[in-house]
Amino acid sequence: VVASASYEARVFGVRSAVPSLRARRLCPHLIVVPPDHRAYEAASEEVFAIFRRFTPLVEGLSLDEAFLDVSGLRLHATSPVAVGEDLQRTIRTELGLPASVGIASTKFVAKLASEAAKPDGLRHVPAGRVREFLDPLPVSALWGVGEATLAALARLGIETVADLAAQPRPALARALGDSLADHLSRLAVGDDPRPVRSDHEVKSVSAEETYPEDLSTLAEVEAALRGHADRVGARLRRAGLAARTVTLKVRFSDFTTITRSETTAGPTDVDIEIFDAARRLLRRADLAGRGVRLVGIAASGLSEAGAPRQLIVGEDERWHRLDSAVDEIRSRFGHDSVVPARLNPGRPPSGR
DNA sequence: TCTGGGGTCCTAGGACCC
DNA sequence: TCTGGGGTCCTAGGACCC
Repeated sequence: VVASASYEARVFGVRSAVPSLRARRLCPHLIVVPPDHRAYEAASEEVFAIFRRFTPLVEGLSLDEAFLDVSGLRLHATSPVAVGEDLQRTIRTELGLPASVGIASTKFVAKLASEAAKPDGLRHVPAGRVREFLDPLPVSALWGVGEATLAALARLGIETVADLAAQPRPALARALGDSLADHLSRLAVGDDPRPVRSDHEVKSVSAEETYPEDLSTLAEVEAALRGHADRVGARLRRAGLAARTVTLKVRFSDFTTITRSETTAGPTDVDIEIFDAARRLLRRADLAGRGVRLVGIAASGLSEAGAPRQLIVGEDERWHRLDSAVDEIRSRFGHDSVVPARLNPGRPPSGR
């Protein structure tokens, strides 16, 4: 599916999440470029480094978006707009990248302002003009209103943010539940008390893959899981984290998706332990001969790997040392320089 | 038109504890 | 034989975001 579309392609209806077949039908002369995540990450780091030159209060939202709390700069800068322009100019001259800037007194209005500023613009919504800015927007513009919520709101005849602001609370709560109703009716009038948080912690690490052909045997599924367990384990170790909970995700050919999870006393960052947990969960999942389109592994319940950990009976420290050695070899000779026996096509799939 | 991969947050039920 | 109230943790699923 399309991860991102240029403005030229968007004219044809090609945008994020559109399946590539459909995208080519919509725009036969479409130019498709495979993603290059390393390049994006490298660029992201440079942009974020510039952000932090402006303020330490940077809350990353994704690779290419962040909230900056610049209220502390008030004494030094002539205006919020001047800060935004300076930021935009710095990114352009130092990195050659365009950036859109939204300025407001709350996070979600700033986010919407930056949407309105795209591409490569700047939009300031002063505190006194927030309602004026929000009212005509479609409710789908609000952060947190997706397909399901949009449909529920449409049933109440709510289309714009102004409609939402005018809606009596009880009816909204019946349709959406107390929590979401409360949240959205606050946003509708520009009320968003959430501060910019720079202390973000990673909550989970996962790896999954959708296969072009359904996996049909247990051996195939296990081989896929071995690869995922390796990736999750390596990323945990790189981040210095260990996980207490392992979650298996299976999507069948009819797109139904199940998850099974297991929580243990001792956090782990060991590939083989993550793999063994996933295998136990797989046994519980009961594939019943159904074709498997996707499998994935997620690790959560994270803590610092150096933290005191419960010793498990039968635990073998050598696996941990093995993983560290493999990490080291791969960092020098590439990922494919060492593979688990069961992923080596030249060998029978009996090894671990 | 069949629908990626990496995440976060919420809900609801059940087990368990005091 | 019927059974409180408060709390935490775990599990499964789903909505949503980029």
